[in-house]
Amino acid sequence: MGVDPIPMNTEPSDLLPLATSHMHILMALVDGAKHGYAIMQEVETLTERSVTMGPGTLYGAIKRMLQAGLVEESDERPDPALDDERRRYYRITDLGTRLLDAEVHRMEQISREARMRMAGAASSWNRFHD
Amino acid sequence: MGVDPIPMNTEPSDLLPLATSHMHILMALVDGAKHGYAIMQEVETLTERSVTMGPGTLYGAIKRMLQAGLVEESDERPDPALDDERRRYYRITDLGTRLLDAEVHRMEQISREARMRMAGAASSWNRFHD
DNA sequence: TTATCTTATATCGCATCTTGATATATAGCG
DNA sequence: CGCTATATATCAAGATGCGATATAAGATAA
Repeated sequence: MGVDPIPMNTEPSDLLPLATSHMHILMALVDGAKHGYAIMQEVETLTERSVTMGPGTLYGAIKRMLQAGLVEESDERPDPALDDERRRYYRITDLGTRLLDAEVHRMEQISREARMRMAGAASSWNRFHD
Repeated sequence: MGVDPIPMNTEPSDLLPLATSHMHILMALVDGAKHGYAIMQEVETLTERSVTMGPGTLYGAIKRMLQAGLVEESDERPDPALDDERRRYYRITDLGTRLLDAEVHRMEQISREARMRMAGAASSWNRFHD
C-alpha cells in the first residue's frame, strides 16, 4: 500500500463506458456517503431486486474505484448511536460525479439512437447495404 | 458446424446487462444483415467515432453471440456486383431483438433514476444515512 | 512491378470485470 | 448454544475488452 499514485486522469470520457458495478455504486453514493454493506442493499433497492451485488463484486469494484479516484474513504462517522465500528464509509469524489454524469449521457444517447433504429427497421428486414 | 445446441434461454432479462460490444453490434444489425467489417465501421459511425471496435473485440463478441443465439449467419448474398466472397453476413435473431429492447429499457431506467438522484443530491452532500 | 492502402476475417495474450464460494468476526434473538 | 443478520475481505473461474499480430485479396499509386 503506502502512498497511492493519484491518477491525474481528469478526462471522464476516457473512462467510459463505466463497468455496471461502478455505475451502480456511484448511483448509490450520490445522495451521501455509505458503507459497503449499505451499498449492496441500496443497489438491490434501486434496481428493484433485479440486480443483486454480492461481496465479491462489491469489494473488488470498491478497490478499483479507490485506485481510480472515483470514490474515497471518509473518516467522518454518523451518530455514534447508529454507528458500527466495523464499517468503512465511502464518499463519491468530484471525478466520480463527473463520470456518473458522463455515463448517464452515454446511456441516454445510446438508448435514443437504438430506439430510432428499432423504429425504422420494422419495415425493412434483411435488406442488404453494399 | 453440425447442429448447434440452440439455447432455450428465452428470457431476455436473464442475460442483462448486455456487454457493451454486444449492444453496439445488435444496434448495427437492427436495420439489416451486415458483415463483420461493416459492423466495425457502423459502430464507429453511430457512436460518432467515440467507440472504435477493433477486430479482437468484434470477432470474439460475434463468436459468443452466435453461441448465445443473438445473431445468426446469413446465407443470402447481396447483389453479386457489390459482393465480396470473403464476407460473412450476420443477421439479428428474434432473441437478439428482444434483448436489445430489454437493454434499452434498462438503460433508460437507470439513466432516469440517476438523474433523479443527482438532482436531489445537490443540496445534501455528505449526509449520513443510518 | 512494386509498394502501399483498404477491405476482410481471425487468433493470441494480457488485463479487467463478474460472480459464487469461502472465510472471519461481531451482534442479537430464541 | 445455534441461527440469522451485519460487515468486510479474498480467491478462483469464467467472461469480456482490446491491442497486436497474421493472413490474404483487391485497388491504387509510384
